[in-house]
Order: sequence, then structure tokens, then C-alpha cells
Amino acid sequence: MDNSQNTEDKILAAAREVFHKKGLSGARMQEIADLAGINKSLLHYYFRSKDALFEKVFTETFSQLANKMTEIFLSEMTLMSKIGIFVNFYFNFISGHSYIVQFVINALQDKPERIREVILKQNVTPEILLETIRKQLKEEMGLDIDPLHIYVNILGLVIFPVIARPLIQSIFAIPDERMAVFYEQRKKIVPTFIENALKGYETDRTMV
Amino acid sequence: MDNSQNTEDKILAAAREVFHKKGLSGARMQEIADLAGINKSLLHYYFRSKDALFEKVFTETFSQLANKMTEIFLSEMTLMSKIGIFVNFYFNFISGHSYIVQFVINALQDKPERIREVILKQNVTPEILLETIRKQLKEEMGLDIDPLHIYVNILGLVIFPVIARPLIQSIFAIPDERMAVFYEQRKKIVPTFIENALKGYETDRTMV
DNA sequence: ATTATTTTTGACCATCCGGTTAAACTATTC
DNA sequence: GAATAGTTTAACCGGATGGTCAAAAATAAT
Repeated sequence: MDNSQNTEDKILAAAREVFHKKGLSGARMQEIADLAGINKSLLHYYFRSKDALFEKVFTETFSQLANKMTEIFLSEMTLMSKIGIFVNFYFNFISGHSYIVQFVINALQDKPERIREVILKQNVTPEILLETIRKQLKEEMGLDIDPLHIYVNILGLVIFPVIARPLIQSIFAIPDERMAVFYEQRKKIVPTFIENALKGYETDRTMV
Repeated sequence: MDNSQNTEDKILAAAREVFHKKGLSGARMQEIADLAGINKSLLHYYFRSKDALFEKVFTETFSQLANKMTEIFLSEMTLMSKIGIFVNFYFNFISGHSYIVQFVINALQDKPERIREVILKQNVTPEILLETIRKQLKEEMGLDIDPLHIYVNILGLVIFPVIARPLIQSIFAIPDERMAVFYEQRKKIVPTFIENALKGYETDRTMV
């Protein structure tokens, strides 16, 4: 047999690609089948329905993303090191998976309940993540700031430029090459920006 | 006649609502017609096709958004005042139009060319916006930083928490009331965060 | 080798959906 | 008030789309 991959994996790979790019309503079962190089009926043979297949892809994708994020922040490092590594890793990762984050956000916008099932299967508790950041803010920088705000700030500075790429690029007429440079610059700029901001709290003493 | 609104406006209002929430492929012409309280054929009578109607809504929405953004940054104020006002305004505006930004991003992700036509109709040149910010960074804070990075930072800190709301809220199990508080807090936190970050550059002298 | 089981296919179905058309209704013009 | 133009509707069309099914092909079990 030339079946280098088994059918189920081929389907999942194709479904991932199509769903990530086009979302649930934009994707076509036929397109997924074609991409996987199989008959459309097989999709229903392995996964009951379009929705079931989508849910599978969503769960998978979300877990992957969540794991990558928490993994770094739960490791043994200073907060600033974590931020540096996270930002760096993320820009690299996402440049090869540009649709992923938006896919997750859209899927959740469309139907927030989707996350329930997934979050339970997850081994990481979000509370632990926040608590870890809170402790590090306090102990390493003497800051009593809500860790959620800081975490959201970090994500915003990293994720927004990626999902808004078409927006930014077209508005400011930036060619692809300069855009690549732009992202490369952000690997340094974002950690510096955050560090400056946090240090500012130290001197200011205007806590939130 | 009881036609409080003319038909065209009723259609546009309905189309806005549906397209904003569900996007092009997720929206149904019948649903728009129902919401507008008219016959489906009328949609085609006033706007040729689904695509034409969508394009109309997109243009309209994008312009509204872009104008709001640039208006503030091109006014006569210190950069920090602009940032404060912008952040404040945006959280207020968006809480009543939560789907808008994501709608624009998705529409552009789906088909980047969409922006071409719109940008030409726009009276604001993006270059002027950046140039204004650059000048203010230099003159008011003595900073030689790429204004695009700063602008993107601001947008990221404001927009990301809004479009990722379902994500954030479900992951961290935040009830609606606490989420409202969260956004209210950000009106202060974000400007402070940015101000600290920028001041950090001043003392650091580690320019980018 | 034969049977039983799993995998794959092509033909098909019902429904959805964007779009068309002709006729009905309304408003305007003369 | 008849003629004309503009607006609205219901019925319909054709193709796309998610999904089914029975039979064929491949694989495994005896």
C-alpha cells in the first residue's frame, strides 16, 4: 500500500487546513475530501458530520495553542525571561500558522460553549497560570498588579499584529519583505516595551 | 405610509447586523430580509448581489472605524492625551459594537483586495497619521521610535481584549459583571502601561 | 479458499441558498 | 383617471451542499 498516512490522519490534516483558513461555514466537505485525496463519503465514515469534524479540529488546535502558551509561563524562569521567550517563540510559530489564532477566536465568537469540553480535557489550570504570574510580579518586581491585565497585554502585543496583518499591511501599504522585518523587530520591541512598562510601575508607585 | 425608514436603510441596517455577526459565508440573504421585514427579492432589487451588499457594508463599516481612529490621532493634543482619549473612547464604542473589529479583520483576511477601493475613498492618509505620531514621539518625549510599532502596540492593547473576549472569559471563567469591570479598568491601565513603556525608553536610551 | 469484517466508492437525495421573473401593488405624471 | 414609472411580492430555478446507502474493493479471520 502506498498509504503513507492512514486515512483518518489524512482527513484531519486536510480538515485542519481548510477549517483554519475558511472557518466552519466557509469550509466545504468536498474541498476537504479533495485535499485529502479521498471520497467525500469517507469523511462521514470517520467523523459523523461536518460539525463533528470541525469540533475535533477545534479541540486539537485549541489544545495545541493553549499548551504552547502555558508551557512557557509555568516553567522555571524569571518573568522577564518567560516573556522574552514567549514573544520570540510565538512570532516564529505563528508565521507558519498564520490562521490559527484567528480560527480559534472566530470559533469561540461563533459558539462560546465550544470551549467548555476542551477546557476540562486540559491539564493546565488557568488559575495556576495567573497565580504564577502574580507571584513573579510581586517577588521579582515588587508589583501588586492584576496578573490578568499583564497577561492580556502580552497577548495583545503579540497576537494582534499577527491577526491584523492584512489590515496593517494594506492600510500602510507595507510590502511582504518589510512586514517580515516588522515582525522580526517586534521580537525585541515587545519584551522591551513590557519591561519598560513594568519598571515604570516600580518607580511610579501608582498601582492599579 | 408607515415606512418610518426607507427600504434601503432598513436593508442596510439588517445586513450590517447579520454580516457583522456571521461574516460573508455565514450570513443568509433570507435572514437579512427577515430582519429587515421585507421580501428577499428586494435585497437584489436594491443591491445586485450578496457580494455587492457585503461590500457596501464592509466599506461603510471600515470607514467608520478608520475615521474614529484617525480623527483622534490627528487632532491637536499631546500624544499621551490622544492615547488616553482613544483608549477611553474605544472601549466605550466597542462595547456596543463588539463584532465590528473582528468583522473587518475577517473580511480582510478573507480577501485583502477589499481594502483597495475603500482606502482610496478615504480622506485620511495613513502616512500622515504615522508622521504625526513620529513627530510627537520626538518632540514631546524625545524618542526616535518607529511610530508604526507604537501605533500597533496601542491597537493591540485595546483591540485584542475585545475580540478575544469569549476566549478570555471562558478560559478564566470570568462572569459578565467582572468582565465589565475588567474593561473599565483597562481604560486606565492601558494608557498608564503605554506611558510607562515610553518613559522607559527615555531613561534607557535603548532605542529601536 | 471461503467467509466475515472493514474500508472505499459512486450514485443519489433532500434541502438550502443565491438569484430570477412575472405579476401585483403603489405612487407619480399628465 | 389613464398611463407610466417605481416598488414589493410570491413562485420558481438551478446549482451547491451536507449527508445517506448499497454495492464494490480491500483486508482480516477461519
